[in-house]
Amino acid sequence: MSLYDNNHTHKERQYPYLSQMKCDCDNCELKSIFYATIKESEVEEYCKSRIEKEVKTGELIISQGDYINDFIYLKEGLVKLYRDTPHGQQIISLGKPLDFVSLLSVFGNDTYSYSVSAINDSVICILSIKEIRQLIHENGDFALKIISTLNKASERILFDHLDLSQKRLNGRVASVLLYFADVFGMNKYELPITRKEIAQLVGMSIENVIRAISEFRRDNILNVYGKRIEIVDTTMLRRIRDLN
Amino acid sequence: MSLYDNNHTHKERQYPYLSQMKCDCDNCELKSIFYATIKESEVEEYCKSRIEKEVKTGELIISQGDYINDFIYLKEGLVKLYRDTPHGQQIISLGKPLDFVSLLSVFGNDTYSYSVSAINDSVICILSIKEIRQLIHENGDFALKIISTLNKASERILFDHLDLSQKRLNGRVASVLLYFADVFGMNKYELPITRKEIAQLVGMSIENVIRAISEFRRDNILNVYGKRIEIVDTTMLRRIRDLN
DNA sequence: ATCATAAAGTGACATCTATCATCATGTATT
DNA sequence: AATACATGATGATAGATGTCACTTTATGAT
Repeated sequence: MSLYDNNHTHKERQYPYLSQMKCDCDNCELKSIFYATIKESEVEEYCKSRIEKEVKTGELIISQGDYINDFIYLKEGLVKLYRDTPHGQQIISLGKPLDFVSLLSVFGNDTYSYSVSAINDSVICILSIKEIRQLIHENGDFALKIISTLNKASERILFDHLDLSQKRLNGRVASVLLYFADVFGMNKYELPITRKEIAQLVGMSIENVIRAISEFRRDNILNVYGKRIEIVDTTMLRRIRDLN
Repeated sequence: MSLYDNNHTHKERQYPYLSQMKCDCDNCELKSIFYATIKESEVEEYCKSRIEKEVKTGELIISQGDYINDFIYLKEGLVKLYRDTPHGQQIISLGKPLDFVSLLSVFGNDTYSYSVSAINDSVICILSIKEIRQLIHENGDFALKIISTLNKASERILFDHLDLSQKRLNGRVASVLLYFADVFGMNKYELPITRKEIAQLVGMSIENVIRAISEFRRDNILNVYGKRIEIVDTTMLRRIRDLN
């Protein structure tokens, strides 16, 4: 039923280091930074040293406290960045394909201050943080590009939180539902996270998140069959997001 | 009564370009980055091109939408970073001496996505963003240091918001009061912001912020005479911050 | 298929917060 | 001194959210 292969039959090849692969992501921002700033021969080199790894749904990619050795980039799938608090998990942000997973203080700290795990089966690109630091050190153009990209991503996360904090329950839940419609490019999709995770993302209780979704269903804004979501009245849902 | 000279008698010298001054801030992080990464003769050069400017209480330093031409650093005083929203001003963070004022997307956008104004009379150091970009471009050590510093500062702001969002009214207000005790290094201080600004900072209504302070006063946690605050029971206030 | 467990859903109620109205105080201006 | 205006303060009330209890449904493991 699920689009994703959740069985673990190939656990024995859990680390498929496919280093023979090319950097073949058409829209990879990192690749475009490489191509814009360093020689093509060198790009090839970095492509080779890059590791591509498959991670299964639920698998931990980064654990809070881990030493930062890698610079990680999401090629396919969906991940969540979160931290453990006395009140349970707090989701900092969701990462969609072509987002940096290594964010915030990758260049400012020795250890990660947050965890990352796969929401869907995903493919991540792993580069050595040392090599990236070396590149920043040696190549000014690359340094400027990467600092710009990271800055923008951090600001996006912060401002999303500032926006959310001004909304009430319904507006927050509407934001999440519309976010996924945007990620998938469709108004009908399989919700990749649980109600609990939505709650952890928007900072409300599980029960109230469920109530909000139920209310949208009753008001014919959504069709809901478990995780299957269809946004029927996008205009109204946007209005709720923007006004609540 | 106020510690600060609020009259505007010397408006005619509103831009005291004191370029003859040395970089004399003992703890200036930017200066220490300079000294750690570039030649001393060059440091002198940057010191000279630097502009030191006095800003009065309430004065706007950066306005949302302004083109980013400067890299700004707070030498003395206190500033607030905020943005205008349909719900009024939302304070993003407070900047204390030796904090960067230019944050977030200084290297990622053409224009500022937030405003900055002086809470107290302040002194800011202004460097050309072009020169800083040039330095990043030419000097790998400098690039790595500055990216690390900016990353850490951005993470601090984001995590402060994540922390606050998990607290209730009293915990949020306690956080602010303890923050200022930390900034001033004293349990007795003149609150530099209004109750309204505390509300805009912690995302609660003015009335409830006032009520929280009144409650702390009634419970003998604070002495309050208008803006004059004395934290009597630091332990209890910390407990409220950490548990609420 | 069966079981255990997590997730989804709902109602009742307690708690927290926003809003409105009102008043007091302080500050700046004339 | 008189005025206007922002700030500070408090009570009453409505509205929003959290918590608890419980049921149903879905999911995964045996």
